[in-house]
This record gives sequence, C-alpha cells and structure tokens, in this order.
Amino acid sequence: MLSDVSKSWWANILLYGLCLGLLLAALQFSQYRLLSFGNSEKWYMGLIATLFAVLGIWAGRKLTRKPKPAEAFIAPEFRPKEEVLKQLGMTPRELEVLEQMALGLSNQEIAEKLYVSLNTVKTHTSNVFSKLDVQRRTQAIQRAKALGLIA
Amino acid sequence: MLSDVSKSWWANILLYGLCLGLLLAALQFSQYRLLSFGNSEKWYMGLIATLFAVLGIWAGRKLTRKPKPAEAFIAPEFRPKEEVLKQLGMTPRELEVLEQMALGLSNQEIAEKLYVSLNTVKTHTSNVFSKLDVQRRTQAIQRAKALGLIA
DNA sequence: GCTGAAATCACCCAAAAGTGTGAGGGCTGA
DNA sequence: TCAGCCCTCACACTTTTGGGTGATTTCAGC
Repeated sequence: MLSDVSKSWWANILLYGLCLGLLLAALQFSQYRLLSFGNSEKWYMGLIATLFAVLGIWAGRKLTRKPKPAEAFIAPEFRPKEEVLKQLGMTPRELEVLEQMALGLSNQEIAEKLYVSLNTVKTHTSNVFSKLDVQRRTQAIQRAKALGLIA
Repeated sequence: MLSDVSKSWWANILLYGLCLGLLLAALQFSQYRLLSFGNSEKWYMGLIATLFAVLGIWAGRKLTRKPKPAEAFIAPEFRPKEEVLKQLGMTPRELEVLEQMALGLSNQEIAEKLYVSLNTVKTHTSNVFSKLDVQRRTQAIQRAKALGLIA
C-alpha cells in the first residue's frame, strides 16, 4: 500500500510530466509557423532551449525541495514511531511523561501538569530510563529523539 | 566580505553558468550540420529541448540541495553563533561544559573528561544556567540548541 | 605594576532526581 | 474468574544537581 508521502510524490511526477508533455506539444505545433521564418530558427531554438532549461530548474526545485508545512499535502504533525514504542514496551503514560521531561519540566512540574503525585512521576521516569537503557533524563531525551519517540 | 558559504554559492553559479554557455555554444555549432539534414529538425529540436530540461533539472537539484558533508565545498562543522555567545557573556570553558552536558554526561563525568574537579564543573554549570536564564540542565540544553550555541 | 576577566577549587546547604520495594485498583482477554 | 498489564501511590534511601559564598591563580590589557 502507498503511504501519503509517496502518493503526493506520484502526484508531483504526474503534474510535471503533464507540463512537460504540454510544452513538447506546443513545440511540435510551433514547428509549422517556425519553418516559414527561414533562418531565424537559430534564435528560436535557443529560446526553446532556455525555456526548457528554466522549466527543468523549476521542476528540479519542486521535485527535490522538502515541502513546507503550509504547502504540504499532508499535515506534518509529529508521530512517535509506533513500532519502536512497542519494541521498547513503552506505555502511553510513560511516553507522556517522557514528552514533558523533554520540555525541560521537573518531576514536580510534570506531576502537577498530569494531575498525579510526584512519586508516580518518579515511577514512570524510572521505567522510562530502564526501557531506554539510560541513567539520566538528559540521556533519555537524547535517546528518545534519536529513536523518533519525541519531536 | 564574503562568507565561505556565499563564496561556494557563487562558485556554483559560475560552474553551472559555464555549463550552460558550453551547451549553447554546442547548439550554435550544431546548427550548421543540422540544416543539411532537412526536415528532421523537428526531432532534433525535441532532443535539444529534452537535453536542456534534463540539464535544468540537474542544475536545479545541485543549486537547491543542501550540500552533503562529503561533497560540500567547506566543512559543514557546527559553529556556535559567536554574536549570541558574546551577547550572553558565555566563556569558552562554559560552552565546553555546556556541550558535554548536552551529551548527557553527569557533572562528575564532565569533570573527569575535562580534567577538573566536580566543584569546578558545578561552578561552570551554575554560570551557564544564570546566563541562559534557566534552572535545570534539560532547559539549558533546549535553550542552547534553540540559540544555536550547540549542535 | 595594577586591574579585570577567566578558570580553578572548596565548603555548605537545599532541592531535585534516581533506585528499590511494596501495594492497591481498574481493565481486558483467555 | 483470573492472570496480566497499566496506572497509581507510598516510603526509604542514595546520588545528583543547583545555589551561594569565598578564595587562589593565571594571564592579557592598560
């Protein structure tokens, strides 16, 4: 099955292919008028070449540039990698605590934000650390980002 | 004065401009042979157009793609923003400690790595925190990254 | 030679973080 | 219904971190 990203990629290919085809057709059509102009073909050819070069640059930019958030086909929201989460056995609550941790909050602040006790947060953080195989929260944040668990 | 980045940019422009010029020259030259071929110009023109489209795509890619480490003109090493450092009054040693901190090391580990005492590291970290206007190391790392002080 | 910035270190104290154990309640699938 | 997972919380303990003060040394600049 196709992901959203690859689908939009194919849409781009089709779009630009269509543009190219149209331009080629226009080129074909213009041949008839051109021939009556005699030896000015040289300049005409240069014009066509330049036109296609510009088109190529434009297409190249469009095709290779990363889509900006505003123009993206799909929402660029962050999604934690589910397979990694499952593999580590990370529970939803633990991930939540991890996210707050990455925001620079203290355990106490996390507890207040999530409406649980400080001890509960400590339990979660401990579990997170052992699952990520780290000793400190700074390492946990690093690792979680590297694994794509948090933004 | 030109920065290294903008210098390489101009070098790219020159290079691709040269390629374009060469191709145009080749086009001019080939006109003579072409004319004797009679009405096969149509296909020839299409070929030229395709050629330039490909060239354009190639140039577009080259011009807009971020240079990879291996192919970059200049070393893509991280450079902390000097003006921000000066503005914050961050000393070289403090920055060094900050970097180690961002690697997830404890104060003790930083002390061993930098061959100083734990107390010295604590002094540095304290200074870093007050200069970055934060209370915890997690926040300091966040802020330093946001300010472009560390990678 | 004086001054100031930077780096070094010590000591003390408080707060936060991390470790380990135990335990109760809720929800779910076998 | 019952085992298993998850979430919750407590308590005790150690380690780490952060804050404040003060001191010494080195070194560049005036």
